[in-house]
Amino acid sequence: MKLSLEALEVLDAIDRHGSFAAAGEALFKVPSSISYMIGKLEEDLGVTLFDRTGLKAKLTPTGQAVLEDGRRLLRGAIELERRAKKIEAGWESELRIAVDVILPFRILLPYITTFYGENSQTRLLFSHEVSGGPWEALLDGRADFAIGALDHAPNLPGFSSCSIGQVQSAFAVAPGHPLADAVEPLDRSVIGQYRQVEIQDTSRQR
Amino acid sequence: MKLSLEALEVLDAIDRHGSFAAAGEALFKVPSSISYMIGKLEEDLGVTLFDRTGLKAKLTPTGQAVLEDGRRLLRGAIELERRAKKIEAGWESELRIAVDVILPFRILLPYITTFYGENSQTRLLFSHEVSGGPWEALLDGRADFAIGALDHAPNLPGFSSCSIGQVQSAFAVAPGHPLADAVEPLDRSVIGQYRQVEIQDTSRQR
DNA sequence: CCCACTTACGTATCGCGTAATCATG
DNA sequence: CATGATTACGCGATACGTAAGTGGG
Repeated sequence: MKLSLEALEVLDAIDRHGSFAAAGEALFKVPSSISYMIGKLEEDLGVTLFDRTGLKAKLTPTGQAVLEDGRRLLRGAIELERRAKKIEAGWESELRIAVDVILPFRILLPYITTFYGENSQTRLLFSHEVSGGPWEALLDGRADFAIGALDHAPNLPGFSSCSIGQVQSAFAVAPGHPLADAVEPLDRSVIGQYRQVEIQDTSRQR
Repeated sequence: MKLSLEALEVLDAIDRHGSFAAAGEALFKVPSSISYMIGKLEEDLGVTLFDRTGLKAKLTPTGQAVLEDGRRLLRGAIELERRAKKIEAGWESELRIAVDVILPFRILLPYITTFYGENSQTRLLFSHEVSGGPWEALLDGRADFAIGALDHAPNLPGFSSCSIGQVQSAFAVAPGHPLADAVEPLDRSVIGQYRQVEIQDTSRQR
């Protein structure tokens, strides 16, 4: 294994703070140390991560990909630590629940009240997700539990799901939109010919 | 980040070879080095990974969990390296395809022949999966492509899917089985009262 | 009493800091 | 010339090897 999590943390910090120098400051390291780590990482992987022409170093496409994969690895590493301590302690000290924004959150309030009434040991942490978010949260280990995950459940080992109801959606376009005159029922391929915008929670990509 | 991939590799080797000593031999390390690494890992994580009472050290439940999560991380790390080099080179040198065993493989043979006829650069690597395997393979990054993934697709960013057909299944029990006399249609909860055995490809767990 | 793990200790490597150098805008 | 990255070099922590110690079956 020629890859270290520390190097990936450095890479992450560089991207987040915009420069080697700023990353060094954030990590309480001197610039040369950052330069050294990245140089070693590039050597180990046998690829070029930064384009050094210019005042600030800029990520290459390869660097971008390594950064993204690396962040996933780092999240997994943090998750491992968390689970290890959890098992050692023998109980869940917190339960992380991913909720699809399609569900009005107030629906959950009475259940939350009941839960805390019966169990004050475990803290509930809610995250709000859209689209594939709930499943992604489960699979990434960011959540222990999901409510309102749309689509059928992938039959993955370690997960189970059940239906809690149906959601009605209305497909709407402006009167002037070409689809307003299209023959119904609308096929997915027909809709796909026009621009679609998906609202995503951007908190995870800053 | 108090966690190193090297330590996880050591842990993996110990489990695979059965002892600290054997793992050391496999990694070309002396036993004390192995002992040191594990001790440091336990200290870093703040947990106990091995039960030292007895001749050979035995994994604790926590150790077992760290091992499993760690193997996932290691696979991710290898995956990162692979993708980095791939992007650097600028092309896919191989395409890894996960195929559900429910599909007779010979169905794919003509397509494979056609593919190689048009493209001799890219090598096809097939893995055979069952149940949730194809999706797991995609999500773990072990496969670039899946054929015959059952269940509806989780709506995950970065993946898309389409239906290629339907599979008919017949639910069958022995004449003497209690379910043979149950009133139909059988509900999932009724079936769940009896023992079920799922055939899994065990190659990944040795 | 053998085998497996641990501990003690010396050593070499590696990561980091200091400081000087280079490059860019 | 100011800002940011690299290089040279020395120091110290850390991982590993040698060898002795501990303990279970």
